[in-house]
Amino acid sequence: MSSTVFVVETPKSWQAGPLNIRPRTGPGSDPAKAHRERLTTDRIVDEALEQMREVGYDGVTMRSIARALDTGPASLYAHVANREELDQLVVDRIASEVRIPEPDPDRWDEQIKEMMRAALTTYRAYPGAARATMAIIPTGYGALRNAEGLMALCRAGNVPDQAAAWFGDLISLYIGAVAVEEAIWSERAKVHADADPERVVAAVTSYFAELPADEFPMLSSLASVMTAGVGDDRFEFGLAVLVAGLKSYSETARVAESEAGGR
Amino acid sequence: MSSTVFVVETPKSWQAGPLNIRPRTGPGSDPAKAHRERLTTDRIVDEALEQMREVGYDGVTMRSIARALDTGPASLYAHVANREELDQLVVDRIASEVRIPEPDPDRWDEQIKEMMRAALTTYRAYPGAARATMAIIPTGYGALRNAEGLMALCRAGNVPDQAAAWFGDLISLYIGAVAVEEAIWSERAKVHADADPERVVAAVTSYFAELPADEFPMLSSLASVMTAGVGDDRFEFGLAVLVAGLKSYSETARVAESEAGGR
DNA sequence: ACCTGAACACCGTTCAAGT
DNA sequence: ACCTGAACACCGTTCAAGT
Repeated sequence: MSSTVFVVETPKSWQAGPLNIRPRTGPGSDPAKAHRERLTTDRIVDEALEQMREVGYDGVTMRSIARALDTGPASLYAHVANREELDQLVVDRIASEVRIPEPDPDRWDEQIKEMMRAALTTYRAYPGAARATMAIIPTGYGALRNAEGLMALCRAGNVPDQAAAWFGDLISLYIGAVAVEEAIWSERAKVHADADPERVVAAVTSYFAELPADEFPMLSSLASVMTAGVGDDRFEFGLAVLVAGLKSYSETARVAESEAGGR
Repeated sequence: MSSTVFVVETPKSWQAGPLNIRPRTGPGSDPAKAHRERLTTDRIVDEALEQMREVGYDGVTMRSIARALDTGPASLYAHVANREELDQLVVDRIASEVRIPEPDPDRWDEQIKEMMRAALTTYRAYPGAARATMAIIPTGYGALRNAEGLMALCRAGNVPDQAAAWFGDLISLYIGAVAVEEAIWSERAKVHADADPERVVAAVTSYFAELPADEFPMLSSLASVMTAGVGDDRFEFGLAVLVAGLKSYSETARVAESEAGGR
């Protein structure tokens, strides 16, 4: 019966608003002297997010956050139950950044794409945060807000409620996965300093090209096709496929179709 | 120039074949006396996979694998470069389990779905292995084999090569994400012993139902719709959307469409 | 109520030394 | 070439004690 199963528990950061990264120094002009700012859940989430941007998911630890906040790791546990809850809060902060459009029946499909682009953009600003999505089930305020917004857009497009609900799940999984994949590449680029994106793509392309042609006839002959569109083209294709697939569930499409078939 | 950037390096387990989990005891009848079997990359991967099934991704460590193999953690590093490479090998073993159908132009779309169902089924057999996918870019033999097979199916469906290539990326991200999400639920079910799936769904449903109706009119009124289809219905919907979206790129569909429009 | 130091029970990885 | 013990530099989390 207890709702702790879902680790939702309406966190205090619900009212948090925009990402609002504050400067690291204390309130006074002498940061060494000024007694440290009081610890809050928000400050912990801010710091986690900031570090995920700088060093990726694996680089952020309870201890690294505590260090930056000039305290010990144990102190964090007064505001955050554990690492999993912190991941929840981080993901929810990112979800909260996505602007939710007023549904317009004439361009509901394009509005869905806009929401998705906005979500990916925010993830891109904080590589590393994406991995946090994969460690939790997003059920915080921001995630619910987005789900509500998406449902409303789908209804504007005459998509049946069940399809809309499942579509929300589908698309948020897709965006999370894309963000994680991009984060892996960007972390790898940091390690291998020689890896400017262009060179990497070229190298992967020739890796495909050199696969044994008898076993991999398509991959080897289509090497450049396989690695094309690392940037937005690939993602735009994904959006297009998903939204096109969703439209096949739209009631208006169904009606038009059955009319065409019926005569 | 060095291909180490991609951590592919044609692992010895290429020929590995089926999952082939062997019994834990040594070759002799007295496991304590029999000198330990020689360590191999395959045995390490087997053990990692087995543990991922039993205890999930986080429970599997270099040390836990070494312990089960009756040796110290340092010994593993003679056969596996690091944890990331091990994850690569684990994922690739799973990818290798997927049967690749002979393309049939009459049911290429259904064949794609069959491949995807098979992939998810294998992930489900090893919850935890899914999280490994999210830590790497799959480029091993098994993953390439699947990509090649998918490209062939797409060609049988007259899907342009570029669309096919991107679709392969899209669908493998989706399946990985679904598998990860399912693994999270199943791990959570293990911790909260009270959580048989039915109760959990009921609890989540009432969580949605009790959301403030003014802020979440759709989520609160559609609670049971939001949580419906936790099993295969949801996944089948995803497959249907993706394949329907893909078909809108098929040349034959395009021709039929332009013919209909052109007259 | 919030914060702290110190400790517990772990990690991945390296490295000199053995066979 | 393969394996080992011991060590290094970390983890998340707990807990009694302080304010």
